[in-house]
Amino acid sequence: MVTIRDVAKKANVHPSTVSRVLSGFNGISENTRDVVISTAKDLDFRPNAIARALSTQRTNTIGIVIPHVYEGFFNDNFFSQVMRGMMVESYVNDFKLIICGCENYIDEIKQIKQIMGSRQADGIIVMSSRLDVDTVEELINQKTPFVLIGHPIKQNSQDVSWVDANNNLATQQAIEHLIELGHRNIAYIGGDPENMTTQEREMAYRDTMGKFGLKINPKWIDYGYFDEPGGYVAVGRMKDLGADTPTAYYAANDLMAVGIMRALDELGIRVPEVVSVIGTNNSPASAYTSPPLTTVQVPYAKMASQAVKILINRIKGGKLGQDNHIVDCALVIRSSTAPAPSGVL
Amino acid sequence: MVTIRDVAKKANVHPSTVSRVLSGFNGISENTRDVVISTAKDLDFRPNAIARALSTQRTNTIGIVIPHVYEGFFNDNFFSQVMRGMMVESYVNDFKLIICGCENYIDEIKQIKQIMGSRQADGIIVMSSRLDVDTVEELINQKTPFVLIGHPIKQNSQDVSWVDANNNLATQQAIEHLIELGHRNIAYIGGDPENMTTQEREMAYRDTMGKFGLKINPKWIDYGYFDEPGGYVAVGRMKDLGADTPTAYYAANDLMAVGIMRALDELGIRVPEVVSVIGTNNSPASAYTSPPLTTVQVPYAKMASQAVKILINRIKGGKLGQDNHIVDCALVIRSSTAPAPSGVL
DNA sequence: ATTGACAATGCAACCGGTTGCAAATATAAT
DNA sequence: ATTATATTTGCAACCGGTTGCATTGTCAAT
Repeated sequence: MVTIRDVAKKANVHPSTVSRVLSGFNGISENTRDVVISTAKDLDFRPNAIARALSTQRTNTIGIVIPHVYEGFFNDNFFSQVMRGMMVESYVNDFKLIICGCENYIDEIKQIKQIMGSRQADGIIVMSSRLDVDTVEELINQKTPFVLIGHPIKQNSQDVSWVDANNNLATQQAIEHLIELGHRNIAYIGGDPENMTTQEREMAYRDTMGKFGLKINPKWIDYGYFDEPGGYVAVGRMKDLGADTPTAYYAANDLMAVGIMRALDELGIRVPEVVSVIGTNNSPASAYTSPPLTTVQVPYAKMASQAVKILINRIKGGKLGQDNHIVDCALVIRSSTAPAPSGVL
Repeated sequence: MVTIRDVAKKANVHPSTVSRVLSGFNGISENTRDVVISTAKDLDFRPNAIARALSTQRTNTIGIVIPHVYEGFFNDNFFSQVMRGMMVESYVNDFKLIICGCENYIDEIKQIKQIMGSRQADGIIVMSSRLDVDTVEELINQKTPFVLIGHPIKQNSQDVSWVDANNNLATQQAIEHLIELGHRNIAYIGGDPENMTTQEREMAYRDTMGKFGLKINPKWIDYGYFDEPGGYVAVGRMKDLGADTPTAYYAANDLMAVGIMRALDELGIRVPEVVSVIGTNNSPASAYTSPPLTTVQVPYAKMASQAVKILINRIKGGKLGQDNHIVDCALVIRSSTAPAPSGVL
């Protein structure tokens, strides 16, 4: 392996000079600069990023911890899109991503500590906002630069930067769309109940229903854990509520919406003529289900790239303090929603 | 930041002793070991992975380069599943993943060189086997430990380890399934024509058709670039071939199969009563399309984890030389395939 | 010719671990 | 008690860059 000293020797200069030339320091004569650059090229010198990192205390790397045990995590559009956003943005900033898995949300904290403690990353992006584990608190204590995709539980978290979807508005749009279509019995199928997003959307669902003076039957609320079977099962739980049987479902992701449609199909209940369904995430397949799914498009890739941007800024010592972004979602109306049937169910 | 020397000082031993204790060296008295461990714990000492890497020339990290510009790449199940497999396997081996993007397949080589040249990874997993770029040749020249997901173009590549799906058999199963159902006009919609898998499956398609004495109309072969619209468009190109109009389509991924079904639906052609469709990858949504898609399940997660296993073995200097694995795929028969209509189309 | 100011380069320490070898200490053998 | 051997620990160099400070060289001003 060719080192900076090899280059120095061949170019008849001191290693420090080589270092300065290659890191763009401008107090070097044009002559030596040229010599150094050409011999470096000759020798195919590639600076050792590890050595540099040790010396500068900067890795140009962003850490990510992924709960690899939740299979569903990989089935949802969320994962791919977040990965894409992070990758694109870190690429243009010449950062790398370092990724490791974790077995649960406690382990996630352990892994974050491990990555940051061992200085393998300059900062971290955390993509699981949960109620049961206070990752944020831990991160603040670690004095680690970090950005959330999602937002902290405690509203008073100073100095925490995050990027989140406007779940409130998104949910409101979805529910209002259903209400405008004449639906009154609207069910909400969340993901994991400990998940912030699940909670937030549930809240917005309650608010919107309330705003229109619609009473919610508690049985209309269920949690499908972001999985197709979760949606399927939920329908079974609320299909026999008589006059209170839902005529519309709003699901926290498309996979669950698909599960809901499958269950309805098996019951011989037509979508959207009899029951309407709205999903979330605008996953690639959602346009091609039968019927094509009305869904809420959440710009995860954009959110992720924004988060990376903020994080890099923090790492580079740019703008500190809070830097929060709420991005809007868009209701994509397809054919799984239609006016509520006028007669009794 | 607490270093090994801090621990050493507090424990009244030499830094090297601390190092030995913490890296599990067993020539240390039980007494000192206990002291060192407890003071390390007291000080919340976390070894600096960068320093260790510099010293040992081992990062315990695997590199991956992902063509982040191809949006479709993130829409297919392939990406998520490969990521999952790599993550799980590297987790259990206490390896991390370092990921960077690239803008095309030339850039991919550049990025690989960059990661390896700068010693940020001990080895690399390459997941794009292509005809237009000889990544393998480059990697061999770099003397970088690597494993392919896919397989090298040149059959004579010695010492190259890889894991691939049995595309041959998979295709054969799919085509034979269609033939058994009475189909004779079977179309093949590949992905990117420069993609190895596309080529290989095309070959197997031709072979299988030949084996059954079926002549192929050249118009039955098209490339949909793994995207839904690609499948959609392909149908348009072969829908008016008279007696040669396909009664069955075999697509190299599910997204294209969905596109095919959408096109057929728009043409008022019923699936599977009139035309059968087979996809590939058994993506999460494929079970829930309408009709549910018959597809070929390719165990990408398993392949990826196998690849990681082999790579780590190589890195650790275990088994060298070739280490190739071909994993079988399974035809998942759902409802998008049915006997060919007996009459004329 | 001398001094001052500034540009260009070298020197050496440092980042935080690891490891071959030597030294010190403990244990066993004679 | 003495020597041989094994065990435990310390020493110092090393991994490959970076960077504050010192030194040398250059040129202008006095």
